[in-house]
Amino acid sequence: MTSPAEPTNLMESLVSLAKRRGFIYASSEIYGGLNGFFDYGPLGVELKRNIRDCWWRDMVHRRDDVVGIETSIIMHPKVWEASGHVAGFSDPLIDCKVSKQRYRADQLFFAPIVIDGKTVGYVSALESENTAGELHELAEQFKRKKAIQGTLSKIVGRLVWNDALFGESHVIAKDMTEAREDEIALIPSPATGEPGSLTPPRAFNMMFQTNVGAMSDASSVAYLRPETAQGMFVDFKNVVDTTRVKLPFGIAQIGKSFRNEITPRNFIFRSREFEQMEMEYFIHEDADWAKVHEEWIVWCETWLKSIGLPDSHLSRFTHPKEKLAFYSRGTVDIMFKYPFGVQELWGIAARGSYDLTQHANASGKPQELFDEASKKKFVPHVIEPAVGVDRIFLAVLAAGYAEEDVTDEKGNVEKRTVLRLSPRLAPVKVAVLPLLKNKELLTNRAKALYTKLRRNYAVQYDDGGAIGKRYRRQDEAGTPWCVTIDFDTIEKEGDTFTLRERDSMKQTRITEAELFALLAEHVY
RNA sequence: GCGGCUAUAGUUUAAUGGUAAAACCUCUGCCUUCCAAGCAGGUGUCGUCGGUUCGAUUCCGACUAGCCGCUCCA
Repeated sequence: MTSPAEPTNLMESLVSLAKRRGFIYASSEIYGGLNGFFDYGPLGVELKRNIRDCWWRDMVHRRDDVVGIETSIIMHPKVWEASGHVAGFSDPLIDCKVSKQRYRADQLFFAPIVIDGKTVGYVSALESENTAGELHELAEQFKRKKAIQGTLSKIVGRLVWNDALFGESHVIAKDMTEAREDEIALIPSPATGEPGSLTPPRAFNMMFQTNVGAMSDASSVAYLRPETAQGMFVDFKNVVDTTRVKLPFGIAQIGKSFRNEITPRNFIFRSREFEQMEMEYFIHEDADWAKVHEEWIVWCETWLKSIGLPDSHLSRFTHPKEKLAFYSRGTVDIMFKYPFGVQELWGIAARGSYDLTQHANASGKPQELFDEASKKKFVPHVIEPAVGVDRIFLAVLAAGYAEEDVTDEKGNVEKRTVLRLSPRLAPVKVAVLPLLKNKELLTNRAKALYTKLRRNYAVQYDDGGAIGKRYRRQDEAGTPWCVTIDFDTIEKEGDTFTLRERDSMKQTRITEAELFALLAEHVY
């Protein structure tokens, strides 16, 4: 009998297992490692490849309406200007030197305290539903505390600002990206209420820069792509002109992307070099985008379950309208319950025609299709499911990892570590084990089966140590089945093997033909 | 990047101002008729660089990396 036991610290166990069994190593480990970069070991590279292959087969091969491409990692710098990444893909940050708090400059608001037309100080507050109101309240407190006589100018938000309405007796709340250097010294930290502890905002563009060509001057600056999506937009016309795609259709790509994250965290969850699987699904400008959006969300959820992620760990997060980028019509994230919390796994965004329009404007090349029905040109709209391979990898490990108490016939309880990976993803599909190492009849038959199986599947042959130990070794690698060549195989009729199933540890007898049928059914 | 904690074998952990120990893993051989058996062997620059000291894995500093917060959203 088996009973699940919750590992005391799942993340530590995962990192340890990943290292021990050769799934994931720290990059450049012998030099002390490099923050935010990882290497995939022999088992890891198989698992990762299987994730990619499953996605590619289901997304591209098994659909009529999606084609694949692979675009370069370094693209023309103007791509990133048009996409908004050069200007917008940065987070200006401000530190409070006293409280050690860190704020995003665009979320921290300030306003001068103006009494009878004279600035006597500043107030600050974090962005909220009523930022201007809070600031005004703070300004009034300041006035009372300092016992200053006079008329306090009302502090209002930029959106309600209108000269005709308010005139000069009001001041506008601004965010810290607009603060002058002399103002920053006078603005109090929201943590302490005292001025003088805030640092100027420091821009932090998350794109890695490099130079193309021999000269490294300003004209040669290029970027490592922070997402693969722009490749699909930039090649949109090429794909339309050279293939027979018809709306609605998608362009898919799997590839590495790079972001100079401020804080890589949680193992491979947020790293600086990562792999994305993105698909841009182009639809008519008049199409029911919300319906297509929902269809893709369901497709993604179904796919995640098909590779073995449990329903119980998946959820949806709909981005609130007011937090969306201005071009976005709606974004839904499929969330996964990681050991460190519920985090985004797959973002499905409805991006309108923003990207194609941006590139049409920046390049001067129209990115339009012709509508036969209305005889009009239009820019297609797009639905974008974007997911990280490494995040799926981690989700699959976290969901599949289990430590069980196994009781043997004598009543002894032992711990068994098992990775319940879907047969679709398992790095090794079958392990072929001769019951004993020193009996040639067994090893010869085992080797023959191994040679036959490995033509089609990733298989391992193992004759080291006792049979039970080999079973457990395969459990940790996530191998769904072991076949053991035993004395019944060579002495009894029928040429049958023992099939040992990973999750239940049950054993049945199976013929070679049945084994291949089993694999064909589950490994697809 | 800022603050707190941390760094000893592949993994998990000991001990120590006088050049390190155990278990597991791994490898070799023997043995082994189904769930980490046994026996005999093999495998180690105490994260890096400096400083204090006769002597540093141990004390100090810097760096690097990890964990936790701020931040982030593939």
